Amino acid sequence: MTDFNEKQIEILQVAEQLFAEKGFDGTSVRDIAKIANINVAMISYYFGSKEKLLEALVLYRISSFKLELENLNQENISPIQKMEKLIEFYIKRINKNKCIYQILHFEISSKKRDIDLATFTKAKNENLRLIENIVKEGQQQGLFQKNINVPLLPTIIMGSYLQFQMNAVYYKELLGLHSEAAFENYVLNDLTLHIQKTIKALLVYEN
Amino acid sequence: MTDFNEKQIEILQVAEQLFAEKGFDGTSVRDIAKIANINVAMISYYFGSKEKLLEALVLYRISSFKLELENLNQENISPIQKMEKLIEFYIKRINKNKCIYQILHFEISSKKRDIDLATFTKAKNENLRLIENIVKEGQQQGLFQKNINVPLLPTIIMGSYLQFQMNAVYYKELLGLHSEAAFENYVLNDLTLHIQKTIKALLVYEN
Amino acid sequence: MTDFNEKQIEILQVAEQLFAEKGFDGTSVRDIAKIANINVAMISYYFGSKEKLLEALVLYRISSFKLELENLNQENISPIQKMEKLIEFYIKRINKNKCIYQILHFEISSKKRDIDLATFTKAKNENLRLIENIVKEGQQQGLFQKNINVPLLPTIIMGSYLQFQMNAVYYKELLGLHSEAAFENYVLNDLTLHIQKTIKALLVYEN
Amino acid sequence: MTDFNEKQIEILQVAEQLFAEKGFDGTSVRDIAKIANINVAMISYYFGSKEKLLEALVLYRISSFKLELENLNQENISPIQKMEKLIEFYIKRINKNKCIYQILHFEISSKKRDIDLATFTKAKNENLRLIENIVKEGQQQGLFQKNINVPLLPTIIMGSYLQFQMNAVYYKELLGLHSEAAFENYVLNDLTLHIQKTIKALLVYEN
DNA sequence: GATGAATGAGTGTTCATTCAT
DNA sequence: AATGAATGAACACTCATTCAT
Repeated sequence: MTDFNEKQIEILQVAEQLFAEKGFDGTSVRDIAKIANINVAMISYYFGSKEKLLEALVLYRISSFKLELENLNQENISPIQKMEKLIEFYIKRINKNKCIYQILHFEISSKKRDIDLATFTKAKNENLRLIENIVKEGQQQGLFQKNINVPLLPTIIMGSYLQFQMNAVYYKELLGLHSEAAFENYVLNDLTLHIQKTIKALLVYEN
Repeated sequence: MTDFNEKQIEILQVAEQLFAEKGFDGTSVRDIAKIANINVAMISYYFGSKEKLLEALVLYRISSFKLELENLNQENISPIQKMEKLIEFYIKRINKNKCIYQILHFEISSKKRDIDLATFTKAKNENLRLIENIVKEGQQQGLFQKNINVPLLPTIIMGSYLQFQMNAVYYKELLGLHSEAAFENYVLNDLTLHIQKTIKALLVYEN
Repeated sequence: MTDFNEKQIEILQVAEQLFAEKGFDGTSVRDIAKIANINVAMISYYFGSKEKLLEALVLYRISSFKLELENLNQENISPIQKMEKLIEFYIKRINKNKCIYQILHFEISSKKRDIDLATFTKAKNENLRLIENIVKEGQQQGLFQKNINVPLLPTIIMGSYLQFQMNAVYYKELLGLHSEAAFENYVLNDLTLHIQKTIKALLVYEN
Repeated sequence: MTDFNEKQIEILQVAEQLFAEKGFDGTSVRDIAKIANINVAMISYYFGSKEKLLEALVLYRISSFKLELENLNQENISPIQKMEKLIEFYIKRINKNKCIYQILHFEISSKKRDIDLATFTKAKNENLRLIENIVKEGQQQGLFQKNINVPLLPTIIMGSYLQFQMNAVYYKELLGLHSEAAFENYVLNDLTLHIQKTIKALLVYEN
């Protein structure tokens, strides 16, 4: 299903970066072709159209979205530690694929684009169920509060991360993160820690 | 400075909606002209160019961004209540202006667009200072923890809200919010409450 | 007939300069209006249209084209001196009105423009007759050759002058005329002298 | 460098004629496309832009501007005959390329257009040197006067020719040249002869 | 008499896509 | 299988002009 040849993959990678940088409409197939060092016609030839290229890109990236955390529940650690691990893992993965997340973030919300996001939705649902299980376990152990709005937990994690990324310029200035590495480091440490603390507090604190 | 006539305001309103729906690049001046029921040339005539229309729109909306919460600090309520009020007020206002926030959210992150966002950044900074004051007060009263990453607090609030909005379709399905009113209601009640609880927990809970 | 009010004359003067600099098509009524510090609508209001503005300009300038050399023939000087005087006077006048000449030079040759050039043609014919008379006088006195192609005499004068003007940049470089004044000076002295010598030689020299 | 394909050449030819007829600004790419029977986009596709089309046209025509008169100096004829030959050859060539000359004539003088005219200037300079050599030879042989303003000699030739061409309508009427052929014939015979006589007289006649 | 507001037509250019090879 | 050539449609924008006031 997702068997792309070498050149197709190169196109997808270039497209991913450009779509993330300049948006779908802000990117022309010529831009992609030039950077990918291929003929303009190749995009239509390989993917059918620019829109289908986006769909292919989403498919290409989303297919690997399955959380490799299935065994998290079996691990012999506390629900709190599970949640910490999940958040860390989650942010790491989003961060590694931030381009496609950024694209999806916008093109999903765009009403006119009707990409088939079944896979993405499914991944989100699986993720949600994983969280749900951890929460339930914590509640059963009397560690977490009862009235937790579980569906909004991923919203906080994802939302905070994306908000930080989207305002990178602002935060770089504000927090004195003057290199790309410093920024990356802040995301994977401070921001991650902050989100972990936030979620933990929400789960544990009687409110 | 921001004295637009009736027709200019109509154009701005149409543009705001379309830019939010389909993005800046995804919206043509012809689209705007058609819906605003004006001649295409009017946009250049009134605003100079499409880009300047966006700038005018940002100016038009941002000029009213001053938090009317200046007196919040003087109120005789606990820091926790202050934070609750601030979050509620904040979300209400973002929600009322969600179109422009959505536009900014995207166009800010787009590297090529160089809108003058001094006003916006200033508003963000003022907002941050307001939060900072509340946190300090809470800390002095021994209510809040010491090690709070204040700059990331707005990130959680704004991020969670926007994440929810950007994935409206997903959440409507997930949470059974089948009307626009139900969704709106959920945002202003459940989501707001959830974010309030989250922030409070983070501030209060020893972690 | 050529009674223009103050504002109309200002418009005409601005238009003259811009048309000469950038051509008729290269000049927009907005350019003119901006420099003349008037409303755009004024041009249509006063002159009917941009084309009619050109016509008015031609009329305005051409009406004063009558050679004030009518009494040249009566002067008690040799035909050679008459010719010298005529050339000097001729170049001086063209040079003073070089803008309109440049415009006419181009717009006349342009096939689509159908300006009424009766006055201009008349002036050219009168000028030609004047030359013809001098030549005849010179021939009767045995000073000039018999086989002079009189209609081509103004061609040499006008052509040489205009060629020099149109290639001002090239000649400034070639002849080291680094200021506007130096160029002007060269035209009124060296170039004039050169054309005088040329015409005289042609008239006198047996060839 | 100047390797244009068949269609590009056709576009260049159409553009040349239209630019000469109606000026650069007076000609739209749609005019060109319509007559050349091609798509409007082809002009941008082939040449990049309308301005670059003009540049390409200049390049295309100018590259063949080298005078094939290099061996004129070696010929065993008098300087007078050399000058006659040069003028005849010169006018013939200008006349054959009158369109591009007409275009250059105007677009050069237009201050805003900054075409690279190095080649053209070089050709003019080479031409000037050729004339200079003939004049020197004539002076050494005692045939020509000493005080000849050589740089203004091409001005007379070129200027007279162009003045005649630009006022074709006037001269056709004046000289009774009622067909294109008659006009062409007049240029290549009478006008050429007249210019030859003029230059010769100027060179030889003590003045 | 004079003008700001407004407009339809036209500008050069870029777009994603198609097609013959 | 792959591509250079080509295209119609759309793009943002400027144009000269009109018209209500």
